[in-house]
Amino acid sequence: MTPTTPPRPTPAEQTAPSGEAAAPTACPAAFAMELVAHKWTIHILFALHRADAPIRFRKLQRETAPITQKELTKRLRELERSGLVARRIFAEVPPRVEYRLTDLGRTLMPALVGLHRWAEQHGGEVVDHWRRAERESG
Amino acid sequence: MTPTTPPRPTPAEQTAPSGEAAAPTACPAAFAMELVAHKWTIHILFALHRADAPIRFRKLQRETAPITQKELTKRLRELERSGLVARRIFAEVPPRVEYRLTDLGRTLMPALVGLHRWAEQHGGEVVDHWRRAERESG
DNA sequence: CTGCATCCCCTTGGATACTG
DNA sequence: CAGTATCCAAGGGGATGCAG
Repeated sequence: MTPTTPPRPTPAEQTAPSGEAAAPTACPAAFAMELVAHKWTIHILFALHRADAPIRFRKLQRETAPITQKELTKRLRELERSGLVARRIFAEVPPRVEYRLTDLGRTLMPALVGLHRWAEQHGGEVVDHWRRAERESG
Repeated sequence: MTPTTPPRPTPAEQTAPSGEAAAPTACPAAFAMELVAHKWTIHILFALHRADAPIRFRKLQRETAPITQKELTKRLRELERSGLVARRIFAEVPPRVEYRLTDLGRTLMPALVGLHRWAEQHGGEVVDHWRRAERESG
């Protein structure tokens, strides 16, 4: 028997679902930050930035490896919906779909490049600290 | 036929677990990026930046709401281990633990501020695009 | 042949209760 | 007050099937 009466504490009451944000209820800036502060989003945007030209899905996936197609699709939809990325479909055989940064998307790049620079400059220190802590604490 | 033979494709073989990166195998820069490109990490670092002084756990949680204690603890340990955040424990009652940015952590802030500025300047556009797509596609 | 949706499963993150 | 342990829903990875 299942007299369980599932506790069901507070099922679903999030303010900003990171995966599929329904509607930015609060601050737009926070919404934009959440969009960008995602593991794969930055990789994708950088790949598009480096390409500096329309790039096909498959190629994009290789550039952002080891991302999965599922995740890449998801994030591209999200970015497209946010106006940072544009998708162009060619009605031809074999099918071709190209992605590119929009003007709005390009405005993001300086900040992302800054982040990337920091990572390149201080990544070594971070890893060093990490390894040291690993040695000390076990 | 016994369809048993569970497909069992490739159970667990990840290269870079984002949650608890064991050891930065590849590029340190990539490791640092993954560390920063996390939903809560940026919020936490900004809170520490704004405080500009040692801040207690509870206070930090309020500043980074609606983060959970579990997540805050996890990310703080990660940041501490990476050398971006320092933790100081006071052996007193009631217990007190203070967190602060390290010098290394401060080097990150300019880049993060840049990101934040972008979010404040263009967050409106992002939300606008989002809403428009929502209206057009259903 | 390319891109996307679906399935299953494991990991991550949120919420609560409890201990030092 | 700080932190851990536990339960549970959701997110993300892998493989496959399908549509254009």
